[in-house]
Amino acid sequence: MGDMPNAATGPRRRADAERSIARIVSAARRCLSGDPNASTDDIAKAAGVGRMTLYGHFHTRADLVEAVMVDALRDGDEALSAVDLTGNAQDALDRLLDSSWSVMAESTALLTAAQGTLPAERIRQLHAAPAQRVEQLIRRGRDEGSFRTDMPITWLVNAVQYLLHGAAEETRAERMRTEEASRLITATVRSLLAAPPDPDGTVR
Amino acid sequence: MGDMPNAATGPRRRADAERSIARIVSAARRCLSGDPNASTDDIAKAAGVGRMTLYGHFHTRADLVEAVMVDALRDGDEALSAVDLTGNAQDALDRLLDSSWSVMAESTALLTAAQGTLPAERIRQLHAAPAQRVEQLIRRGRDEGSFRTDMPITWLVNAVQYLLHGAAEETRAERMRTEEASRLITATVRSLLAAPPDPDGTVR
DNA sequence: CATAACTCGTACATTGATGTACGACTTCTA
DNA sequence: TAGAAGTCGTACATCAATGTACGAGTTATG
Repeated sequence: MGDMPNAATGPRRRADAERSIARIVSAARRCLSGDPNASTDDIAKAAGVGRMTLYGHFHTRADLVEAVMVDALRDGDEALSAVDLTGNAQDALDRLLDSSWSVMAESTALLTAAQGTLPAERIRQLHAAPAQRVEQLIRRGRDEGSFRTDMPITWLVNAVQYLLHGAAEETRAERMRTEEASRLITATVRSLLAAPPDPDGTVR
Repeated sequence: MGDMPNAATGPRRRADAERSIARIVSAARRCLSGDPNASTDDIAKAAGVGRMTLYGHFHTRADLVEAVMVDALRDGDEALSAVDLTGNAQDALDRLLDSSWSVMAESTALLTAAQGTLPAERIRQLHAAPAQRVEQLIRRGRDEGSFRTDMPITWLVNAVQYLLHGAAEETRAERMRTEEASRLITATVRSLLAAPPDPDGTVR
């Protein structure tokens, strides 16, 4: 499963094809971000390419969705890797959220598309890298004593993710402006992760 | 749209039919909670009823989904209405979450089913009642001074909802046990809504 | 008990998307 | 510039689900 579009595969592809693939993936990303159920036909059209060309590169729709997810998450992880995570963990987190926010916001629909076609486990794998970054930061914040320690990290990471997702959804539905969402998300996550101010005995 | 299965409609239906409808809705609820894409055929079978009978009562699949949502949300709201919301808002909230948690947990898939078939606006309407309850409680907590006031209530309500959704998802995927989820959810929401302990000037 | 309401099987029309087959035409690339 | 690689249209084969049509058999209910 998944033949040609692997970066690791020998580059026995014509420059031509390379370009087509890029256009297709990018178009797919656009389409699926708008409508999780966009058909291969829609996507091909949006890419300015025949449907057959598309199937020449991606044997199945799932293959395509997977490629798109990989692409989007690579972008995301790239954006995250550019964030300065040194210094005060609280502030670092703010910066991190600011960056992930935009990527996240435009990929909500994409995610649900993936959930419809890819096995849940695969999706998890793909998210591993970015999740890792968040997790590490939280861990550091804990060591610094500025983040709470009374809940498993896994849950905290997930909670942050779900909140981001929610904010993205609200934005998409135009019940919130993007700037407002950004503000609320950081404030919310901040108080979610903050060490409880109440050190009365519950040190466990 | 939506003919027969209205409680308000004159009861010109045979007891027989009434029973069938009940069985169908209940079966649909079970099926859709397991698989958001369950077909009308699956549902009819699960209800121990012919597919045609089903279509006799619900002209379209959407009609059925809608009925199921109404049913589930009525149940939910009923459960909530039984919760004692007097006294300390923090504690009341804990109780409220405890109750909504179980309903929520079993209806996650159902929600995504609805999102696939019903217009977003309709879903919102249906959720209005339970959302109202949460909102009122939050409002009271604010007046008491125990809940934060630096974010719009709408956002807080939504945030809580998304967190619940997330916890439900984690449970479904068996990455968390139900009891643990329950504990984490209350703790998380508690610190999300709590008034910031840091009243240094930012009174606005 | 008579009739209207309900059940439900089989069969079919429809729709919408996926994926395949074939073949002619174009464009890289060696 | 020859031939391999890629493009892409038309057409077709599936497939799965939705919803309709017809009609014979059941069962509530007045």
